[in-house]
Amino acid sequence: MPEVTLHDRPELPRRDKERTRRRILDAAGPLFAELGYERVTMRMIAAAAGVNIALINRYFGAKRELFAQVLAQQGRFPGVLDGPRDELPRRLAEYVADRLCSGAGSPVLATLSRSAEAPEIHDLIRDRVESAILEPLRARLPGPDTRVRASVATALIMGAGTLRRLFGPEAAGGQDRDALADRLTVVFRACLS
Amino acid sequence: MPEVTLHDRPELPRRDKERTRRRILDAAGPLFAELGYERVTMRMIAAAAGVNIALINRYFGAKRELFAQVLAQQGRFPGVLDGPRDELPRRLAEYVADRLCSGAGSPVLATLSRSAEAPEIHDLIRDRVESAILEPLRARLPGPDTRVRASVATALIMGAGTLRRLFGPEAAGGQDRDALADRLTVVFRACLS
DNA sequence: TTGACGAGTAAACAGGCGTCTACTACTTTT
DNA sequence: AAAAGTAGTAGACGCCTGTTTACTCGTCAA
Repeated sequence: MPEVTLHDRPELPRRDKERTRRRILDAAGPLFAELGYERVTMRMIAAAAGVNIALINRYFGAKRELFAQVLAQQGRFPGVLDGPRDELPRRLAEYVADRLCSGAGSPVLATLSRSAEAPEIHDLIRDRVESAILEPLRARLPGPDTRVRASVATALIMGAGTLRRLFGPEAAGGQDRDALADRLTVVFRACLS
Repeated sequence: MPEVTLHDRPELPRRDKERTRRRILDAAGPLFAELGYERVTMRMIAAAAGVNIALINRYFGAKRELFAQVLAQQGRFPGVLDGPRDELPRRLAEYVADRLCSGAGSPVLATLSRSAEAPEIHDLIRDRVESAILEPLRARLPGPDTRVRASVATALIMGAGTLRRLFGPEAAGGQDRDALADRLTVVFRACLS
């Protein structure tokens, strides 16, 4: 496979610092989400971005820093945390059910879950799980012990991702999305309230 | 660091095929449990076993095969699955609570959970999660949809391990072991019955 | 005592990784 | 038009990985 260079795409402006930076960031995001930090190589990112590999470290310093910036630009999960409080268990249940049935899901969670075992970025992952999942969830809970209840819910959410990756569509155990969501709603209610 | 060899331990019989094999297996088990498949190197295993690195592939063929044999000799989690059926949620809750509070837990689960993202052994992990956790759990559940209910419980169990690894002792959210176990019992009851 | 077998060893193999250096060539300033 | 600055490039760096080859030498049978 020949090296990919910016000059292979002559229709674009050939020297644009900010644009190149964005291309790298945009290429790295989905790769990290799909494969996890360790299984994404600098050469993969360079190829996906259509950029010379040396430019990645030129703009981001190191792989770890690029990953940090990818995390920083990702939001929380949209549409799940926002909405009426009493329907939060239901929304979480539907999110996890979708995840188990179809493998869909926000890139945030995929990135975090798949990269959780890499010691090099342990602190980045921990802080991001805290700020993107645990803390927003906790803030929406009534009553005492909000932290531990949010933790249990978080464990379930992340574990569901692992299970889906292991078993594929069969992770849902043959149930359809709605039945599964009903069942999960009960479970989330049990740990959130 | 000098290469470790069997001859450094002259008190042992110097040429014992079966004994050497066991040494490798016994050294590899805890390493895989603690670090996961990918982060354990052949050289680590050789050093821990006090054995020349070439002997590992001589006796096991490849790293993957060694890992398969480590999995094969590990049991299920002891003391959790066995016992009265109606106390199963309680026992699971106490197991997960211990895991979150003290980081303790059976090497089976640690090995599986920490190695789940390695594509090279994906099938081994899947089959082992199935045979060591999912299926025994399912078999102990009454009523319909046993598979999906066991899956949800499994997701929670594995997710708790991930959370513990990320947050350390703080994963328990400041709650003591018994209070956490009480809370988790409710959750496990919600997904198991 | 001699021969063969095989457990154990040292060293290297090929390939992949993140990173870095020296260079080219385009663009802008003077 | 010449000079300066910088985006982009090619290639190599050192390190680590799992695996393999060629060899030594202890052990046991004839």
